[in-house]
Amino acid sequence: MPGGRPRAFDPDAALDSALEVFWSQGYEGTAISDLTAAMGVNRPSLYAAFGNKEELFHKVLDRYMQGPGGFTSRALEAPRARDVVEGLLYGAVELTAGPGTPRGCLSVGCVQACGPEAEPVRQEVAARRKAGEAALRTRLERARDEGDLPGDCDPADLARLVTALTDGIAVAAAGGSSRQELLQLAGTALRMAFTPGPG
Amino acid sequence: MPGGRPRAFDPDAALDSALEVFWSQGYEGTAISDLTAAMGVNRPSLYAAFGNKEELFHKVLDRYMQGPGGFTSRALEAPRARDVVEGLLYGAVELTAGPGTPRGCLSVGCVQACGPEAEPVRQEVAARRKAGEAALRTRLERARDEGDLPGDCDPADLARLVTALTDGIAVAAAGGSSRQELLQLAGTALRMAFTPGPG
DNA sequence: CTAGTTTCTTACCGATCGGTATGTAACTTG
DNA sequence: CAAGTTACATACCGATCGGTAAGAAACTAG
Repeated sequence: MPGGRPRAFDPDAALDSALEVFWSQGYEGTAISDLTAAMGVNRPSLYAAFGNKEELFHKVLDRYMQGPGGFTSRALEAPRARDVVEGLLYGAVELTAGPGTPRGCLSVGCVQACGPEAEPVRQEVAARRKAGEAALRTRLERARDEGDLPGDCDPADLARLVTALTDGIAVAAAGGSSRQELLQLAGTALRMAFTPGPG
Repeated sequence: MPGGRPRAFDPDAALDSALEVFWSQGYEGTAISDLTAAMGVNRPSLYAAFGNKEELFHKVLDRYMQGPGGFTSRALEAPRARDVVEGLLYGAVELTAGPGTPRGCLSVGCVQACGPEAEPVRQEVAARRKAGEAALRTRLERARDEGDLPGDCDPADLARLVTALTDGIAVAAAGGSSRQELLQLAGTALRMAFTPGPG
C-alpha cells in the first residue's frame, strides 16, 4: 500500500537552505523562486512538503530557534545570573556576526515594519520575542529570590535591558559592525549591567 | 516663457505622507500604489516630482532625519555628556513609541536583511547610521577631554553602547512594547551607563 | 507484469510589481 | 485670441509575485 516515488531532497537540509535565504533576505525580500533555487527543490514539491510561504517560514523559524538561536534557552540554564546574561550577550554576537551565517538576526529583522501581507508573520515573531523576554524575566526573578542579583536590581528591568542590548547587537551586526566591535560592545554591556551602582 | 499648470498637491505634505507609509511598512513592504494613495498624487506625478522609488525614499530619509529624527543631532549639543545620552535615549522612546507616528524606527527597520533589489537602500541606511554613531563618538571624545566622562570610560565604547541601546529601544517598540515600558527601559539604561563602577 | 501511490517536471494562472507612453487640462506669456 | 509649458489622468508595458493544474516518472505491493 505505501511506497510512491522517493523524494529527491533531504527535508532538513532544504530547510537549512531556506533558513539561510530568509535570514539574509528577510521574509518580504525572499521570493519563492529564491527558495526553490537555494533548496534545490521544485516549486510544487516545496508547497507539497512545507506548505505555502508563511508555513515554510514558520518551520524555518522553529529551526532557527532550535539551531543557531538555541543559545538563548541554553543560556537561561546557567547557574548564576551573570552567566545567563553573559551567555545571551556573547551568544548574540556569535549569532549575528559569526562565520558562515548571514549578518543580523532573523527574529529582529522580521519584527520590523512590513507590508500588510507580511503582518501576520511579524505578529508571530513579535509574540515569540515577548515570550523570550518573559522567560528571561522569570529566570532573573528566580535569581533575585536566590540573592543572585544586586539588591536594587529589578528582574523585569534587567530583562528589558538585556533584551534591548542583544537586539542592539543584532542591529549593529546588520549595519556592518565587525565581530570585534560587537565583542567589545558585549563586554561593555556586561560590565555595565553587573556593576553594582550607588542606586 | 515660464508658467504651466500648477501642481495640485503640496510636495512637503506629500513627502510627509510618503514618510508615514515607509515608516509603517518599510521599504520593501511599500508599493508605489500605497504611496500614491496616501500622498493623493497620481503615479506619473509622483515620478515627475520625486523620481523613482529609491530616490523618493532618499528624500523621505532626509525628511525623517530632519523631522522626527532631528533629536539625534540636537541631543549632541547638550552641554554635559550625560544630558547627551539622556536626550538620545528618551528621544528614541518618543520617536519609536510616540503618539501619532508609526511604531519603530525607519532607519533601524531598513538596515535589516532585505532582498537584492533593496540592497542599495540598505547600504545607504547603514552608512548614515555609521555616521551617526561616529558623530556621537566624536561628541563623547570631546566630553572626555573636558573631564565630563567617568575616568575609565572609553568614548568609542560608550558610543557603541548608547547606539545599541537606542536601537534596542526601537526594536522593542516595533515588537509592541508600550511607551511606559520603554521609558522604564531608557531610565534603567541611563542610570547604568552613568553609574561609575569599580572598573 | 499491473495497480496504486507519491514525487517530480513543465507549464500555466490571475494579480501585482515598478515604471512609462499618450493625450488632455490648466496655467503664463505675447 | 494663439503659442508654449507644465502637470494632470488614463491606460498600458514587461517582469515578477505567490500559488497550482496536469501529466510523466519512480517507487511498493500484489
